[in-house]
Amino acid sequence: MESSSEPSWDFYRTFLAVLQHGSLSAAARDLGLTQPTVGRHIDALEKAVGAELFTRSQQGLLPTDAALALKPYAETLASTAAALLRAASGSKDKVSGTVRVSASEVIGTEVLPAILAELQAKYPDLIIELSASDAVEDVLQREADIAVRMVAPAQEALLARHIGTITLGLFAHRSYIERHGKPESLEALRRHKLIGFDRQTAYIRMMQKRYPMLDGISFSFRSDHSIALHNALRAGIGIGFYQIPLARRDANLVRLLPEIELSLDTWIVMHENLKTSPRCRVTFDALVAGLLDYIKGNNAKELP
Amino acid sequence: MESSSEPSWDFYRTFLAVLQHGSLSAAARDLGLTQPTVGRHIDALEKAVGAELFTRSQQGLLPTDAALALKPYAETLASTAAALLRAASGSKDKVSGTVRVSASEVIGTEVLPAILAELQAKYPDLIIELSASDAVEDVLQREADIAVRMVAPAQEALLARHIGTITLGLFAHRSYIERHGKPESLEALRRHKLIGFDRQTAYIRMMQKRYPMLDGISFSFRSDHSIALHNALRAGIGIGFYQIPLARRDANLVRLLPEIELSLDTWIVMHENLKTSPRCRVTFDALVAGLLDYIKGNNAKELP
DNA sequence: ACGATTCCATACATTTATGTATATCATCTG
DNA sequence: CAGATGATATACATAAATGTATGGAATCGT
Repeated sequence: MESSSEPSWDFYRTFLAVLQHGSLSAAARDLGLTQPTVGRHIDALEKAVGAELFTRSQQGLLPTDAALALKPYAETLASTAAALLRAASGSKDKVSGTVRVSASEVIGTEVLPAILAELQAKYPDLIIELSASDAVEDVLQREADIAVRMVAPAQEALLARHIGTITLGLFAHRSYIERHGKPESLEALRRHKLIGFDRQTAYIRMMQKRYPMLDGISFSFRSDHSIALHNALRAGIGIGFYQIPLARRDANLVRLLPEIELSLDTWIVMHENLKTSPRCRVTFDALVAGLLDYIKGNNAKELP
Repeated sequence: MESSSEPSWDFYRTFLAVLQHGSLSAAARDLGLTQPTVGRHIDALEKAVGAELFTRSQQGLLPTDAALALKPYAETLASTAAALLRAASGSKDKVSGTVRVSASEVIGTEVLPAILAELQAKYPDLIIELSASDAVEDVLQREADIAVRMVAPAQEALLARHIGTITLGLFAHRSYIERHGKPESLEALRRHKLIGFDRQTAYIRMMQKRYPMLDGISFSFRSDHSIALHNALRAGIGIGFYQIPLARRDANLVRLLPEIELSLDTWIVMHENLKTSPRCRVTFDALVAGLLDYIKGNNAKELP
């Protein structure tokens, strides 16, 4: 009797899986269902909304415009459902359950593990999900419970804590300096191997704004993957921006042209509703303390 | 095989219905299911999240703290699912389908019907859902597609259009003046029958800020229902604030103490993603035009 | 060119979820 | 205090959704 009334919400989940995986079969595998079931869900949903969602073809389905228009809604449903389960996973006043933390690749891979490991040791029942990605996950939409952000949060209903400013400078590995020498001026940079971002990111925009004379500079190594850039720099491939607190950990990294610096304003953001949840509260506090330490350079602790 | 994996999303819908209606039976009626089914959904969800959600008692269930913590998530799911259906209801380039408009009680009942009726006449396939309530519905969370707001929208991802300022003045019905005379000063107001809000609303806060001498004034007629206040004023019960553009429609309403006025900044807000949707686009535009007219006083048209 | 793989569609069997009917208890009402 | 009402829980029958097995058609790789 669903026909005239609202369709099953499970259809939305199936719909999203098909959209994400591009085929009924792949979606079925992901969902733990079978391909005929997934096909039936899509059929039923198409009938319910009165529009064709996919043009059936072998080797995969092609989403229609209607389907693409519905995708963001289905994604919100999925992230909300996931957040609900996370919220349910913790008991009322014990620190337990899952908390999902989102941060940039660099912070997430280089800085947070040490902080979160310590937290995990203190609360063994706490399960931490770390999403290290430069794609922003939305805290309002509950894609993450807590996020480390480099932009000031403009939205309401968010609990935000300003940590301070992470400063970036130009660095190179000692081995690079030995081979190519130190650039002593901004102009001299043009004759060096530079490591930079592939896409137009916040870094690049900020750099062009503050140092317009560098506009049109050419990078000899690019990647849209921050860690790849870091590793390239540490391997002596060239000169690039590096977080100063992070550089303190590696004595082989040499600061160049110290008059050049970029700063990243750092915030920790959490949905207001979560402030009563113990597991989110302690994680939030641990992140605040840990990142403050990191910025101030008191970050002796590293991962073994 | 749902047991170890994610629970059915339908359980969330059932869960929310039980929360809202307070009993399995009432929820079942609302959902078009039966009471045993609803009970089984709750059982299954409790097992899935590993927490008791309701303390079973005859004459109704009592939600546990865990259930209350999950409620906002379930509500988001419900409004998102509803928004998805609305988005699906319109074809790609025809103006059809459902659009949900939210506005304050006064605007929603006195001003919008005329505007929306005209729009409806122009696009017969457009179905308009009007929520007239002073409780703010969240446009970001898709509780409404378009909202008329009296506060500047701070959030990102919103398409906002500033309409202008609606001015409120003190008014009374002619019959009241004939019986009680005109107050000629602010002080004289204290000897009159005043009509005002029950709760601490934006109006009251604004009034106390601009006219502190009125602090502690006592109302002889209060209600938290704006329309009841309007009707009371029009019935000659007393003096109260009334939107000036609205008062132009009723020759029997007399402006008092014209030096006193409050202003409401008015915005029309829509989620950015909806700007490509024809039905939302035309509704947005019609609201903008209609409310601009209203503010400027060119609102000759009224409902028959 | 040909087998392997992957895809969707369909027919049939089975499991699962739902509805019906009924029992039991509490509360409200006259 | 008795009867009506409305609540949950359980047993059983039924309807519905899912899984299994299979066929046909396209693509990929050797």
